[in-house]
Amino acid sequence: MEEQSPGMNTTQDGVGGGEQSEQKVHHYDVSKYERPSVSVDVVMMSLRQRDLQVLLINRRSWPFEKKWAIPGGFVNIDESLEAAAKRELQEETGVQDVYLEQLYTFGDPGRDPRTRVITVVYFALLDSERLQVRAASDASDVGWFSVYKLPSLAFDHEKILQYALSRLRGKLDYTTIAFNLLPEQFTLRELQQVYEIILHRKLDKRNFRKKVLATGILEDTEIKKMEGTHRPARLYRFNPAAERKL
Amino acid sequence: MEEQSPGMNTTQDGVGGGEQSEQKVHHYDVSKYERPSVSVDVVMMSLRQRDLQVLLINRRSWPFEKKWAIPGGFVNIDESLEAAAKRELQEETGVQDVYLEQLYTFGDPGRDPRTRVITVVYFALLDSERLQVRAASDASDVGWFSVYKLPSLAFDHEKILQYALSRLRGKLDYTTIAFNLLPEQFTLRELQQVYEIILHRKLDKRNFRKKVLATGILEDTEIKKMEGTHRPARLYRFNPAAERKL
DNA sequence: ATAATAGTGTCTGTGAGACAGTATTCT
DNA sequence: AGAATACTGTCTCACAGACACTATTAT
Repeated sequence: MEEQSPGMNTTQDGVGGGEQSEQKVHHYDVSKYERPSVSVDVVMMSLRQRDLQVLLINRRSWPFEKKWAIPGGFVNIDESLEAAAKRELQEETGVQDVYLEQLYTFGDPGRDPRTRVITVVYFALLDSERLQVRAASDASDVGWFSVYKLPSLAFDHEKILQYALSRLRGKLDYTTIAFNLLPEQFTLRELQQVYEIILHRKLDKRNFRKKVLATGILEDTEIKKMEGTHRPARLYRFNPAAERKL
Repeated sequence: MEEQSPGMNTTQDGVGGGEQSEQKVHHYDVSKYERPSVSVDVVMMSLRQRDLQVLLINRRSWPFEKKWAIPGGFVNIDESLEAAAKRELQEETGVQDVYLEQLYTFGDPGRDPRTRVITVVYFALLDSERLQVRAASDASDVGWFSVYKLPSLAFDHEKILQYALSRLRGKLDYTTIAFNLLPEQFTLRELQQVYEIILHRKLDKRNFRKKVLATGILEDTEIKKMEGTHRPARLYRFNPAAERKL
C-alpha cells in the first residue's frame, strides 16, 4: 500500500477516532471473531457540460457484472480512512488536494453478496478546470454520468448517490462548499450556474448577486473576462479570510 | 458484551470485498489482507437534573484504564451497524425504541493501541422519563455526566462528544430532534428548557412560544399540569402529522 | 393579599424574493 | 445599429428579536 501524498486540506467534519466499552475490550480476543471487510468508496462529483456529474466505474466481474459502480477499494491495515479515500481519488482521477468529506457508513449484511463489507463513503468535489486535463486519458470502463440521468447501479449505490446529492444541497447555502467545483477565478454568472445546477432550478440574478456580494466572501480580482461579443464580466476569487456564512 | 459468533478472521476463500475499482476487484483475494476490527460506539444523551448528560463507562483495563469512555462493542458478522448500536443501547440502558442516528466513523490507525479498530459512532437521545426507572439499577462503573463538565476521557472521546453536541445543536432548529428528549406530554416551558440547555443560553419566552406554536407541530392535549402554588400549564404533545419544519 | 409561574402582543429591523431597465463590448 | 451578456435598485412581506404586563392557581 502506498501512503503517498502528504495530503493537505480537505475534510470538514474531521474528528478523531473512537473506541469501545472496556468490558468488551477486556475479554475480546481478536482471533476468535470473524471480521467484516472495510472498504472506502468515493463519490466524485464535478461540473461538466453544465451538468453535475459523477464518476462511475463499470464492473468487470460478479457480482453486478457490467453494472456501473462508485469507485472504491479496501482500506489498508495501517492506512487512515481519509488516506484510503485520497488514494482512491488519486488512482481514478490523478487529482490531489480536493475537497473531501466523509459522507456516511453503509454496513448492512448482505449488501454485498460475496461477504460482509462495511463501506465508509467519502464525497469529493473536483473543480472542472483541473479535471479536464486528465479526463481524456481515462480508461474506457470509467465514465462520467449526470446525477440526473444515472444508469442502473451496482449494490446500494443509487441510495448512496441520492444521499450525496442531498448532502451537497443541504450544505449549499450555509457553507462555501460550492466553490470547490469552480476554478480559482470565476464570474458571478458561473457561480450562479453552479448553484442552479446543484439545486436544479433557476435563481434570480439580482437577488443572487446581492446576497453573495453582501457576505463579503468574494474578492474582486480587478480582471475582466472577455469572451464573445458582449460586455465582459468581472472575475472574482474566493476570499477564505471571510469564511463566515453565505 | 459477549461477542460470540464463531468463525475466524482472515482466512476465507477468495471472496472479494465491497465495491472497489474493477481492476482491484478482479484480482482481489481476501485471504491476503488483514482486516481491521469494526466496533460501534453509542453516544447516549439525556436530560437529567436540568442538564444535558451523557452516559459513560469506566474502563477496567488497559488501555486508558480507569478512564471514562463512550460505551461500544464489536459488530457481529451478520448484524447491521444499526442493530449493533441498538444492542449496545439495550445492554447499557435497557431502553428500546429511542432516537438513533449515525454520527461519524473514526478509523485512524493507532487510535487504539491494541489493534486497528474502525469505529462507527451512533448518537442516541433518551427521554428522561423512561430512563429514570432503570437509572438506579446501573452498575457502579457506569455513570451520567454533564456534557459541560466532562471527566477526562479515554481515546479521543472528548472530540467525539463535542462533535455529537454540535450535531445536536445544528439540527435543533430545522428538525424535531429535541422532542426525543421529552416524554410524550410536556409543557411549553419544558420544551423551552430543552432548547436552552442544549444551546446553553437563555431564550425569550414569548418569541419561543410564538415560533413553536406557529409551526403547528404541537397538539394541545387539553390537559393542564398542576404543580405548586401557581397557574397550571397546558400540556402539549408532538404532532408527527405536521412534520414540516420548526 | 401574596407568591409563583403561565400566558400573551407590538414594534422594529433585516433579509428573501419579485421584478425591468441600463451598460459595455464586439462586429 | 444590433446582438449578446453584465450589471444594478426598489418594494413588499415574513420572520426574528427586543420588550412588560395580565391571568390563574394555592395558601
